[in-house]
Amino acid sequence: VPTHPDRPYSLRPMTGYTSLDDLPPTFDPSATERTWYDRWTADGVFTADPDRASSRPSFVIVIPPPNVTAVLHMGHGLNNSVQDVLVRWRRMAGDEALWMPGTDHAGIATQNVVEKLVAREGKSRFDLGREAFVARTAQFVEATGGTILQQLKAIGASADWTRTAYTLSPELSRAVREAFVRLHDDGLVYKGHRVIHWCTRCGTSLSDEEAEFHDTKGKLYHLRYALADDPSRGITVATTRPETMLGDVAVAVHPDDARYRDLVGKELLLPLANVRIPVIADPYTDPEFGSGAVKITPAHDANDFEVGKRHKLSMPVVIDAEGFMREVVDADGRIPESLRGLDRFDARQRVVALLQEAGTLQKIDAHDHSVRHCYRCDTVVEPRLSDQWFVRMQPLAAKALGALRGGELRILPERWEAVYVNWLEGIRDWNISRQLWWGHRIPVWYCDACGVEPIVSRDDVTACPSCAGPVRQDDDVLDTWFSSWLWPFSTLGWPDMESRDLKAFYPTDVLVTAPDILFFWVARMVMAGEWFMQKSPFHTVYLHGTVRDMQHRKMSKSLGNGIDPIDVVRDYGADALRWTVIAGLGVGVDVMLDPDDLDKSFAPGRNFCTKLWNIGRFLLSRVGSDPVTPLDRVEVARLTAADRWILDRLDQAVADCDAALGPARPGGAAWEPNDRLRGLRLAEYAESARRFVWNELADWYLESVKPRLAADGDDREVARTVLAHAFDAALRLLHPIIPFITEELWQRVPLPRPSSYCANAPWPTARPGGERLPGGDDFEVVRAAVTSLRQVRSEYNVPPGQFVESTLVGPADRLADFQSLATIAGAMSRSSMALASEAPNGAAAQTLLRDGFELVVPLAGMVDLDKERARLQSEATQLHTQLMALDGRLANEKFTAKAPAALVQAERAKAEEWRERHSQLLERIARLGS
RNA sequence: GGGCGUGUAGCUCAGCUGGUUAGAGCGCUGCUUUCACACAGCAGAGGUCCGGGGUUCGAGUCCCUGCACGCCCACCA
Repeated sequence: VPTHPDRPYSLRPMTGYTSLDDLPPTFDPSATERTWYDRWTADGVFTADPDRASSRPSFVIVIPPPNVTAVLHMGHGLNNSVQDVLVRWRRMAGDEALWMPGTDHAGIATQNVVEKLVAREGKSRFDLGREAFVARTAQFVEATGGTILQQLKAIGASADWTRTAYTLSPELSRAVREAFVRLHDDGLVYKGHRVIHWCTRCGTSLSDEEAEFHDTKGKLYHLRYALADDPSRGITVATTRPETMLGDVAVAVHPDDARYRDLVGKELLLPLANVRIPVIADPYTDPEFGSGAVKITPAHDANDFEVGKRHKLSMPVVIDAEGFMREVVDADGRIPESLRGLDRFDARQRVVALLQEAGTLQKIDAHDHSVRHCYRCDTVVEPRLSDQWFVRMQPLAAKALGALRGGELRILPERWEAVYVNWLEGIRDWNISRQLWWGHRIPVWYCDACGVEPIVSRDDVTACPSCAGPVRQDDDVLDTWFSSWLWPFSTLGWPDMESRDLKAFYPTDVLVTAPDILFFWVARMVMAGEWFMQKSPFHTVYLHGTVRDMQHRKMSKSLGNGIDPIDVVRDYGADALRWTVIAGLGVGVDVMLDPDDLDKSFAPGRNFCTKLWNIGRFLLSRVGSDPVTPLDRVEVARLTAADRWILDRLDQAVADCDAALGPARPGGAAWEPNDRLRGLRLAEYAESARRFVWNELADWYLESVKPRLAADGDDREVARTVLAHAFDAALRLLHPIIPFITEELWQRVPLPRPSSYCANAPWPTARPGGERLPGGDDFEVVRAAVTSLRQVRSEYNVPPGQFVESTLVGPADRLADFQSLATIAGAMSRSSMALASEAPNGAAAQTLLRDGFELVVPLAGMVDLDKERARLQSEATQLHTQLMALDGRLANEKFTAKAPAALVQAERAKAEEWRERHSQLLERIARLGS
């Protein structure tokens, strides 16, 4: 039997031992998972070598770096299981596989955690001072950080830990500075003065993406501002935030709005503040909304800011950085004494009360709108006028769009491509400065003495290049995502273009993540990759679903509906966890798990692992520990029909798994349209492998082979070979999903081993040529016979212990081929199965099988003729109906003319087969009558 | 307001360019503790493929429409 020529076996000494007693009835993950993981890592199985990548393809995945303070949750469990499946698959398939692990310093998130710790000591970060606080944070990260990486090991993640990266490491910090300086040189980094999103709790600005919308039931307050010189006239404006009225500098109406035309240019008296503000005309105003007049507060609303700029209005700031009413800039005594120092929401109540007293408040409507909240602490975001660093995004976005449109990049599931395009087309500049302490400090220095342009530098600046005077560095740090977007190449050594890793492993291959960071991270990585490396950082983005509970709610700490993957690993094993999420993972579909019933949630994984274990336990005990003859040394002629059948099924399973998983990469620089949507169907791959090992190998082949294994002789050796070969291949197919149990079993298969571990054994390949072994189909007759005999037994309630006689009736010239098959079928159905070319006389249950075979079960004294007649009649009727429909179709000239010839051919053959079968059924019914 | 998606077995979902008698897991019913496995085996029940229209020789699959859900984006005063 030819095996794949590229995969010669090298004989290695067997270390396995096998008897049923050696292996307990259920797999004990805790006893073995840790051992195998340690051995894999100790032997460098996960360590990639850039030199080897010159002689074979590389396959690289960079981990979405979890926050350094994170602990593993099911989302990580799912995300990393997917990545590990892909990396293990490609490693076995012969690629130089690298899974780059690491963590993110997570600016705001980590700073918040440490601030809370400090707060417990009754202090704020300002009490400690910047240097001490940063040191404290670094120390905290040092002591507690990276827990999640240890937890990833517990679920079997085959990352290359020798390369573990960290966004705040010196190496990656260097990359961050390089990127900032280069973008500045390219004219894409600039300092802007505008209204940005401000979190009053975190004390920092936020990007658009970090200020999340939440639908809120709010109120719309209608205020009447009277004309300064004629209080009998006025304009009504509507606002959801009355406290900002103190910062109003104008009221805007639409230029074409006839209602207000005569008021434009006149002045209104702003209540409470008692300042005069003009009525202006600006097309920003929507005449249809509210009264058609809008109050303009340039310092506290991004749109109003634009209006203010157009009309050169002043921009008084009346709310401070902590969210309290305070005159910050240009307010000139606008804030009444009674409001000063109030929290913005308390001030809202007070302002409303004051306006009501003043008769200015006309009405309050309920109003549903979306309000931005800080994505880290959920505080309502305050629009705030300030100076921030921005990245001009349009040129970068154009490149990222080009990568997708040119086919260099694909996103699965495909529908996310539209979302990606939509965002990039409407891109806005990215605010990258944060008023935090934990992060990469902005590499910009100022000289207060001579006032030269800000100095942007890769290296620390200690003296002014112009006047040699002292300089001070910008106080702000960069957005966390400004380091993350460099991750696919900063982790490989960039900006050192001669780095071996960078040369060998960039671009990477697949990026695996959830859709919620498509904008935060994925799209920006594409931009950075295209801009700095002139190549998309990966060719495939695989977006998987979210882990949810039974009410479809996202699992979260606050809802208390989470599942701790470590609990699952402890109770059921990492393999059960991995199998459950992978086998249940439709592309882009959410995974539902019940946090209140882990037994049920993880039953698919647990059950399958136990089943596989028992298949292995039994199979290995029967095969024994003596070395098995490799399959390529067995003559084809010695293979039985069952052997041929299972080897064909194995080829099919390998082909199915390959089709579900691949292609691993595009054929050229871009995806071919035909390949673009293919591959990464992990659930389908899992199902193909499961079906082979459980429903084909265990349920049928293993059952059929029991008698052969019990007898001594040459045929026993053939059966051992086929069993060992099929099981070995099955274990390899399954290994990427369930690495531990497959390794444990694979080590005991008494075949010559091509590698130390299943983890780096070659991926199975179908026998070359793709042709099927002759005679493999004969076993299908056995399957049909056994199934039908079991049906008869079940239908007639034949006790399990009762032996049944049966006859397999078939074409005379084929009976010889079925001698041993009939024995097998009998053994599998607790019956004797005689062979005959004519059905014996007498009452019997009869079932038509396939290929002209028929099963006859006399069941002396038990057969109910009426029942049998009804059974056959019902089958005949059903068949007849279908046959009529099929004949109708074949008689339709349009069908025969338009349908593909192969289909018409197949349908004709099917019709003939059905017609034959139908007439046979009628014949049997007639014979029953006699 | 703009864009996208979903609706198939009791539940969660497959069904890839329209073409066998629409599948899987879990759950359910009956039988079996038979010498690998009851986390199992065997047999079985269960589907108007959301409703309506259309295109086609042929529709779960394509188009239109209605209903019901969901997601993303947005300068919702």
